Amino acid sequence: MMKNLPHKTIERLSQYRRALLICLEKGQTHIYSHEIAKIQHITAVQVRRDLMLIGYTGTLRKGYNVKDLIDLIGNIIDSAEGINVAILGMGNLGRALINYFAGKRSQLKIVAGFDINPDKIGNTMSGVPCYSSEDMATIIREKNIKVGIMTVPAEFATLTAEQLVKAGIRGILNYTPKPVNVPPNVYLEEYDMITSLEKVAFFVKINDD
Amino acid sequence: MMKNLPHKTIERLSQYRRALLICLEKGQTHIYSHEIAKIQHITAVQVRRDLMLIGYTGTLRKGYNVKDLIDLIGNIIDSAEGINVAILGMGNLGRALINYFAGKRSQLKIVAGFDINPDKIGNTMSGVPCYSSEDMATIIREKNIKVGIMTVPAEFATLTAEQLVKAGIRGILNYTPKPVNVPPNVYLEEYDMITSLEKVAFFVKINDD
DNA sequence: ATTATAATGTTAATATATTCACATTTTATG
DNA sequence: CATAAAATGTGAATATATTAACATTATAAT
Repeated sequence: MMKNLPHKTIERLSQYRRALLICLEKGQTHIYSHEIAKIQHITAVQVRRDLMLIGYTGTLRKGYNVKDLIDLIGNIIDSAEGINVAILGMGNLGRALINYFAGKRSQLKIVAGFDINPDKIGNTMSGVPCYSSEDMATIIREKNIKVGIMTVPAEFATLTAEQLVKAGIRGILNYTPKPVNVPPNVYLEEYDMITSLEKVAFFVKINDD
Repeated sequence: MMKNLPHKTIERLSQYRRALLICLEKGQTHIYSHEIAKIQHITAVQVRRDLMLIGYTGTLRKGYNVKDLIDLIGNIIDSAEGINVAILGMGNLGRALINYFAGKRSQLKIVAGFDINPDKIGNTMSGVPCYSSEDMATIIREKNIKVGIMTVPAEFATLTAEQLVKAGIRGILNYTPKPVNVPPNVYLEEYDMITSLEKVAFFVKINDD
């Protein structure tokens, strides 16, 4: 069910939910498609189309019920049991991610960090224990970790991905600038910050002419 | 010239170049479309199509000249004078980005960081001086900074974007989870790490069934 | 020399994503 | 009570992105 949602819709649903949670905190009970759209810099039609795809129906003239919509999005993108996540590489980027998540209750839990630096191993950072990379396979199985976020230096990317795959990881989010290869049963998402910056620079350049 | 390249092509060109630079270091002089494709997890046709769009022609049977292609991609996506970049928020994420770029010579230069923490202001991190956010407008003009990377906490996102716009920034890369608004003459790219993680988790979930 | 192979370049086809256009309907207003 | 306004939901149209199919050709092998 809901397996055929476009990738872009999945991303937007996640973002809608985040915006909706803020609205909920403010006590707002209903919201219009064009309000959501404005926040996300997209069109109202796009929002309505996405909601149509997940089968949510708003009330004419009042818009969408904030709470109901949050719940429905949760039903679709969250998994009931929750998913445990590991950070590979407890450098600046790894710690930044941990802090992003710290406090935010969510069905996604960062339950372990890994590093090769002996000074870090054994410590806890923002509530996340740091283990030796050598123990990766053991800990990943013990703690039922399904997703790994790679924040290691580029030169360790290939090795780390291999270790994760061997340990039975189900999804990898690769933040190193080095693309990695995984078998088809592992979902891989790669994001490259340098590329994003070069893209911004490119559009700045061509806007100048 | 080359203004009509698809966004996705721009991103891939940046990635091709990075892969090509590694090949060049290894002493490889030529490369086939399917080799580039394999590295980037895409098809060879996609690579050839992108290169067609930028008007690059390989040699049949030998493939593409690594050095020439690097230069051509540079001509297209780089700007001749170079572009100065600032990091807004010298926390973990900001420092991670600085370290990513440290050493890599590039036409993109991170020339300033900004923060509100007095302990950081006045210091230099990996060669990047940290200034007070209050001096943002002055420094941005003085140093001819065109692009800002936002790595501040979400609650400062709106304010920081406003300050950047007022200071005359031309492009913003927003890494906070809070979408911001900018006038149409400022290029805005937003990336949300939580969304990416939720997306990975979603596809892990649906692959489990 | 001829032939087979394996690469590029590109048109056409397809797939994915977004937007337009509008029927429908609730609510507010005169 | 009739009308106008403003919202949703969605089929159709368009735009963007990817892939298929194949003509072309340099090179290597026989």
